[in-house]
Amino acid sequence: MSDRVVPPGARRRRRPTKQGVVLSEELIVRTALRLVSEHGADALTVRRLGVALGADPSSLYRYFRNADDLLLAVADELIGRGLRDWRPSGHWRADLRDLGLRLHESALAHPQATVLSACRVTGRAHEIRAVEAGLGLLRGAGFPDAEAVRIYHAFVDQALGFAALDAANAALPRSAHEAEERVWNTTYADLPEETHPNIAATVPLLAATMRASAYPTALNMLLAAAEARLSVHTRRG
Amino acid sequence: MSDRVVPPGARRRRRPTKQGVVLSEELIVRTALRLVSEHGADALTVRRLGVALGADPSSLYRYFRNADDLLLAVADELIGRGLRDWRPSGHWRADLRDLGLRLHESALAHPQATVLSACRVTGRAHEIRAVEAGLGLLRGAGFPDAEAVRIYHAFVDQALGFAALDAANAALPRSAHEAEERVWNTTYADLPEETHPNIAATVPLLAATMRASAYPTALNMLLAAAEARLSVHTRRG
DNA sequence: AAGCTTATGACAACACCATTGACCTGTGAA
DNA sequence: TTCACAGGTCAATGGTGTTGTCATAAGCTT
Repeated sequence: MSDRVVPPGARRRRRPTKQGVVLSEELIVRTALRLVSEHGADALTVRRLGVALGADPSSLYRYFRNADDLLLAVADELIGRGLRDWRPSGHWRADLRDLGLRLHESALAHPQATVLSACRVTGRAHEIRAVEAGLGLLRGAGFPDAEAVRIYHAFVDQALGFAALDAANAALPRSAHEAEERVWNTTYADLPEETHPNIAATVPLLAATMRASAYPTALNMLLAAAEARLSVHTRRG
Repeated sequence: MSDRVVPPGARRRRRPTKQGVVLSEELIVRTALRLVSEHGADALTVRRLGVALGADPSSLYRYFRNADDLLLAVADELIGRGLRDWRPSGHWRADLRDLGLRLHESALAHPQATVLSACRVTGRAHEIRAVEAGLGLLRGAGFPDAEAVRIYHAFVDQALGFAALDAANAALPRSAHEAEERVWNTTYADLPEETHPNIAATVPLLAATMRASAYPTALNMLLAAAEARLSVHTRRG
């Protein structure tokens, strides 16, 4: 039943639930975000969200077409939060770095939503703002259009890719994390030096490094490579 | 019941199912991969896999601890296929580039499976081989251990991140792709130069570039940055 | 060849999930 | 004051992963 959903503006009657809560799209999204960040990834189900709101689960279908629709609304809210107070300083490399880290960070704050939505091109306001800003930084720095576009593409997809990867990791249940820890501390740690010399030589470093996100490293390397290319262009032009 | 699973080597009695199929870890993984690539990511459920195999769903728990364990096996199989005929040539940068492109490509060959598994540390044979190979290339090139590990981490997560992103994109239904095309050709193309000068100036380039994967570009930039750092170390050492 | 053990497949049940058709009730405009 | 209907609720459906229990045939021993 898709016509159960009333468009946001057209809603008029604010009838409270049995438990006295007045529902709204905004309240539902906020509660969903709270649920995820307080009780982990698995907590976001229609039923639990209903309980958290003090409403019957099926009430949510008056506001969202289905669970995926709800998740997209949550994701959209996230993009907004990530961009909220980003302001360019005038140094393209630092600004691009800041932009990437912010997007990555706000995605990671709510992994469950990011996992399901990182790959979609929305064409919505926040996304457009990010594209314009990123391109502006690169063209302003002196990159020719074609190269600015290529580098921007690599930049933004790298940010999204790492966000998806790290978010998926953060969204795993505790048991999966413990299992992963065990894999590093036993499976990899026990490999003999004869057959796996490189792993054996670096296993403590490996276990420690792999725990955190590699995004800052990868981002710095991408920006370093970009700067190196830029100097070629500016010498030429 | 975790002791239902018999380790791969110790399996002796090959009793056929009611429908005459002789199960094996390998057959199950292959069937799962086929199921996913033929009918999409949602088709991979224990029950459907049972039907596809001609066995009771619960039989699978003799081979895998749970559904997640099975998924990890599928992921490792993908890594194995990507690695299958990779041979190092002795030039670390070219070899690492080749390794990255192969992993990315084999992941994209089964987008739905990649979406589900790209983010996981499997600790299985193929993954271990890839880690050993990648680390070996970097250490052999002259990077100090700590830096080799850091760069390897960035390298492999970049490959996985792009794989996840591009796979998610490839897995979208045709309608979603057409919608995306429309976003570039209308939403972005119609933005006025006054408010969005950078998008307006590059829209044809944008639309063309965004269609393909940015992974080769990003990979090249990462390797260029790595090489630049290496020259610092070798000058010092 | 017969018998025994036990690995392994099958069955049935459980708890949880998203979703929806039908019903009921209070809101808010007339 | 009325009363249409938006919106909350109930109950049911068919899906999911998972496990306790049982049955049986594979492959060892004799």
